[in-house]
Amino acid sequence: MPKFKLDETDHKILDLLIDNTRIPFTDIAKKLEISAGTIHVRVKKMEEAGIITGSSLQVDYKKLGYAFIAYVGVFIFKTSQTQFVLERISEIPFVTVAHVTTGKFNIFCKIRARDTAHAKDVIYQIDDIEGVSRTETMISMEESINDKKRLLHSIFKEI
Amino acid sequence: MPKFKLDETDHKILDLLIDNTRIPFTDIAKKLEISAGTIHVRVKKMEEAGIITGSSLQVDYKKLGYAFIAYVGVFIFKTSQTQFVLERISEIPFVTVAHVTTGKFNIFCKIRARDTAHAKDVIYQIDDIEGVSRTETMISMEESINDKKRLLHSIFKEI
DNA sequence: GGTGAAAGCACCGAGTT
DNA sequence: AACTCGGTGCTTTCACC
Repeated sequence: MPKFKLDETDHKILDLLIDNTRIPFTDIAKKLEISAGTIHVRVKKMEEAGIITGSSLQVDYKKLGYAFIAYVGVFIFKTSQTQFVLERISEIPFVTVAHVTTGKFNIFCKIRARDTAHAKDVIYQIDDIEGVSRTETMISMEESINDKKRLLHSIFKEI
Repeated sequence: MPKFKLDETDHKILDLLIDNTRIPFTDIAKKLEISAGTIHVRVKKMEEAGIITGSSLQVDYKKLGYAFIAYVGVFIFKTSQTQFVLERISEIPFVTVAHVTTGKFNIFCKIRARDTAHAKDVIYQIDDIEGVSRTETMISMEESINDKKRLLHSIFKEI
């Protein structure tokens, strides 16, 4: 893997864009005291290198009536069925992420739902998949940080 | 909580913006066959209503050398210490999310690291927090979907 | 790799229906 | 609510350093 080399200026650009993709390049240019054209070229390069893969809107799902978050650990009868089950789980609406994991569970996923009744429906769909022996649910009662900016800072301190 | 009412047009706008925040409003306008000014007004309203809370850049952390993802379940001696431990965990670099949960664990978090050695450092920092009795780590070996667009579609089908 | 200017667009508020 | 329109400001390219 040919690692793309980012310099201090790229770090600063990413830092400004990471939690506000709509900040004008002219504003970034003023802050970094370089020209807007340069910002444009550098961002484009980072996109081409695959460092920047896209942008996404942050939506408040609570406001849409979807305040419920849970993590579901999935046990599978035979590990050879893992891939099959992973694909089925990934197709279920309201499952937002799924991982094959080492440790307690074979598969581990996150769900977002309206309420407990709705979550139950989703979990039952997981339980119903062929090859799943049982599931274990952890309901999120409080979410703390979820800060991309901080992660990026930690990474930039190291590289 | 006064729920904000989104109509079909708002759905379509969010659908286009959710995975491309830099799409010009004029492009959205063309696709939906309404004026760009209207797109502008509607987006602003959704921002004011707190439905849209911001935007973020998607960065490929693998390309930056941070390919390791694990989930860590945390056991705490006394549940009264939960809040304290949650705050300490949230301060640790490379912990990306933390939840207070029901079920097996008291706290549940996600970490992003360079490799296993680096992850070990992070997990030891969690273990060292006063009040933590032990942790259980699940290493992600494969991540499947993580698709905001799909979640949004599922929600729009219901509301 | 950076600049600065110019052309082309997009944004966004005001006024209108 | 939605439209049009115009001033302002942003993006993007390019010749030049």
